[in-house]
Amino acid sequence: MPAQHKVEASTARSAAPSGTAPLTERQEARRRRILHASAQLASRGGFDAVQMREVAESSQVALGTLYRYFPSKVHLLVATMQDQLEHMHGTLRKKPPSGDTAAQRVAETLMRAFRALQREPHLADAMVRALTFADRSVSPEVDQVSRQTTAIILDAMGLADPTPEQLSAVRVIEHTWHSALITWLSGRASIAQVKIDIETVCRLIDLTEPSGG
Amino acid sequence: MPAQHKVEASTARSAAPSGTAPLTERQEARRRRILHASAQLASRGGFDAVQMREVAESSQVALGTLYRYFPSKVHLLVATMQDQLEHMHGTLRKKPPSGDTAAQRVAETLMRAFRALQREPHLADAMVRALTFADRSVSPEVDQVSRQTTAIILDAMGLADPTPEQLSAVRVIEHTWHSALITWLSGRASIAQVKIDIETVCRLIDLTEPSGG
DNA sequence: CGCTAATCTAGAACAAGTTTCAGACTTGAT
DNA sequence: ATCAAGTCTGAAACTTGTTCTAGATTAGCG
Repeated sequence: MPAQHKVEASTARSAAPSGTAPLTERQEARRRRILHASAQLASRGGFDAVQMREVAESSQVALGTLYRYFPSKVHLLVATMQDQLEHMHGTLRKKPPSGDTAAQRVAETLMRAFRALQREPHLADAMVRALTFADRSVSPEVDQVSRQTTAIILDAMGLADPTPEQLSAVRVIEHTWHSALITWLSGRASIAQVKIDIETVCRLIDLTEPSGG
Repeated sequence: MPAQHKVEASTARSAAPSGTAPLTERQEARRRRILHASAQLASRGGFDAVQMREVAESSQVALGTLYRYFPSKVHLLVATMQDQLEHMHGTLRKKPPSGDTAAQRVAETLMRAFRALQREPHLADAMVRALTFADRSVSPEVDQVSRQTTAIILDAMGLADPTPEQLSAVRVIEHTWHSALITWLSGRASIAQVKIDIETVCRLIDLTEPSGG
């Protein structure tokens, strides 16, 4: 993997919805085309099928421009994940989980998300592999994904003001979620096993919040 | 990432200690030189510093030969991890953990392993990134690493005949371990946080084995 | 409108993982 | 010792991520 991005602090006004300069309409459109092409290519063939030249061509943008918007393939795929996660959070919100305990609701939500990913396993593969392969230069973006995931889980718990203990449990759940996903994607675990492991880890929630609150 | 290994079933008699044809002495020596060079290069610069041409040169082997022994960079690094894990299991065995409960012993063991990895963070980076980036073609090797890790954890629990519930807890602990490691390696979590998360997830053990057995 | 800085494009060039090939070397069996 | 099959070597070629450059376009501004 030839990789030595020098992310210049000044020149690179990337394209994140926060912090960096606002985009013109055409730029916003380009960004959207790129993300769309990325997701589309990922949906066939997964990580390997997302080839930068193809993404550029599909989205009608020069290669150099693609790299101006997303400084590496990993950045691109992590951004794709942010995009999809946002979408998913919206979807999940519409049908809140029905379980009685927080643990049940979280497990239910995660399995629902899991089944959504199952529908596009190649896309899931590309995004998750990029996420765990990301090095320090992608930390802010990966962090953003992590925050989004945390939000989804806290939502499911129905919790606005978690204790540090609960936050640790949530982090552990996220760890398990990612890692179990990878294990499933590379064919080393069945869906049944993933389900069991998710349910197992969710029991941690009950340990920190025995009666609600 | 240029990657499309066609692992031919017949020609590739790789170099795993199991299954595949036994190696001659010189072959064993080559294999060892390669793994050594790999670990050495990884110890400086991490994943990116392990360049196949350099590994080949360092280990006095032609590039084609390197690829005959390890069909991809990821295979090589996962094998390197197997190697290091074996070593570590030996080391850990010599000083069994001292905690009273199984959970404490597992947490103690994992943190000990963690501190060992801290001493060579680049090496850890290379190995763990390879592990989570591995696709289906590396499944057998990754599975082997997973079994080895499981063995270490069960050892720490002092358990010979785990129940399915306990196995699930162990898997969740492994998930957490890998993912927390990555998070730390990419600078998104402190060691203190890792410690807390490890301790948190280890509480699952007590849930499955309340009094010891 | 006309200027200037920033952005975009096309395309070449470079880096590192992977594959291929012809020829030299080993090994194992006879 | 000799032959066939399998291995190893060195070097070139190929692929795909990434960088670079020169010129065209666009955006904001007077």
